[in-house]
Formats: sequence, C-alpha cells, structure tokens
Amino acid sequence: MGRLTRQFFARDTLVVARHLLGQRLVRMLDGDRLSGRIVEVEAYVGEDDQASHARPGRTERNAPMYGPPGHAYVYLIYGMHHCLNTVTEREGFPAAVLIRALQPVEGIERMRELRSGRADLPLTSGPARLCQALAIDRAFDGADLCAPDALLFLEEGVPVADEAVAQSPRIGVRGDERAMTAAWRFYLRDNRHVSR
DNA sequence: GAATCGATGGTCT
DNA sequence: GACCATCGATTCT
Repeated sequence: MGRLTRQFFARDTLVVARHLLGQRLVRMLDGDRLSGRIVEVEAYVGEDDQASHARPGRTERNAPMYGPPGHAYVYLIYGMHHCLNTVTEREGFPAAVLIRALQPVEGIERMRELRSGRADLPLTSGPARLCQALAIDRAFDGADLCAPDALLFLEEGVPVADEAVAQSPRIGVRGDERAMTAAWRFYLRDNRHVSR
C-alpha cells in the first residue's frame, strides 16, 4: 500500500479534502501500527476564510499553515484537546484540512487504552478523540507527513465513490455568514464513525 | 433524544 | 481579558 505523496497535498484544498476520504491515517507507536480510515474532514482555505486560524494573518501558532504542503498542523483547543490538520496547496498560502473522524482499523486495543480504557466512549469519532486515540499532540505540529521515517503518515485506501460522499457546513463555526454556510465539511454518508 | 454546562490553558487584542 | 475548528457528564423533555 503506497503512501500519499506531497503532490497529493499540493492541490486545491477542497479537492484534497474530498480525496482524503477513504485514505488511511497511520501512527507508528512503539513499533505498533495504529490506523484508521478517514471518514470526515473539513477544509480551511486562506486568510479570507473567516473560520480559519489564518484569518488574522501569520502568527506563531498558525505558521505551519503557511508552510509547505504535506506537513501537520496540530493545535490545542479549549485548553485540553488536540486537533490534527494536513497542510495543503503551496508554501506561503495558508490552507489545511482538519481530520475530524476515523473508522478504527489497526491497533484498536491500544487506542482504547489511550482513550482511558473506557469501552463505552467513541474511539476516533471527533477531531480531539482521534488525536487522543493515536497519541497525537503538539509534538507533531509542523511534522512532515511525507518523510520516509515519519511516525505519522497517510496511506492509499480504497477509493470512495462520489455517491458515498456528503457535504455540509463546518462544525463549530460561528459568526460569519459565509463561513457558517460554506459546505466545506466532507464525510462518508451513512458511516457510523462520523462525529455527532 | 436534545439542550446545557463545566473543564482548562494557549493565543491574540 | 475574551475567545475558542471539543468532549463528556448532567439535566431536561
């Protein structure tokens, strides 16, 4: 199974978001593979996107969004949760795709342990949940997802048909009318691992 | 089920 | 000092 290349990410962000569905996110942890199939993502595109962290321009936190494609942008939200993005398009233009949900595939027991051992909580249905399940924190902020020795990377999955893809406005976006209505969330229709 | 709320800390004005 | 690209528990209908 091949890995997604930098060229995959160096495209229009909405195209990358759509085609991330069905791909495999892999985390190497202590020699074990923890992985899941991507079932839900959101696109954040440019400084004109009022919902993007890049809206105020370049800062220390959002710097990876301005960097080369194929790198990670990981941030802390609400003082306790991490969220993972893949940087897209060209260096200098701030854009990224937020990974919102996975369907667990490999290392499920280890994910459960990382999720505090509870059997009744969703493993990877939510941007912060999947980061906890895959032990992703700000140590991965700016990491190259295309490096040969990367501990976090993406692999080609089974292609997803257009009929299986649904779109909606992004979750948790408020305030700006255009940002609230843009259908930049992509998810697999009828997949039970999609968040909410 | 749906609505509401507290936790908790980095980032930016 | 306000604001979060959230989650899990609690409190309703």
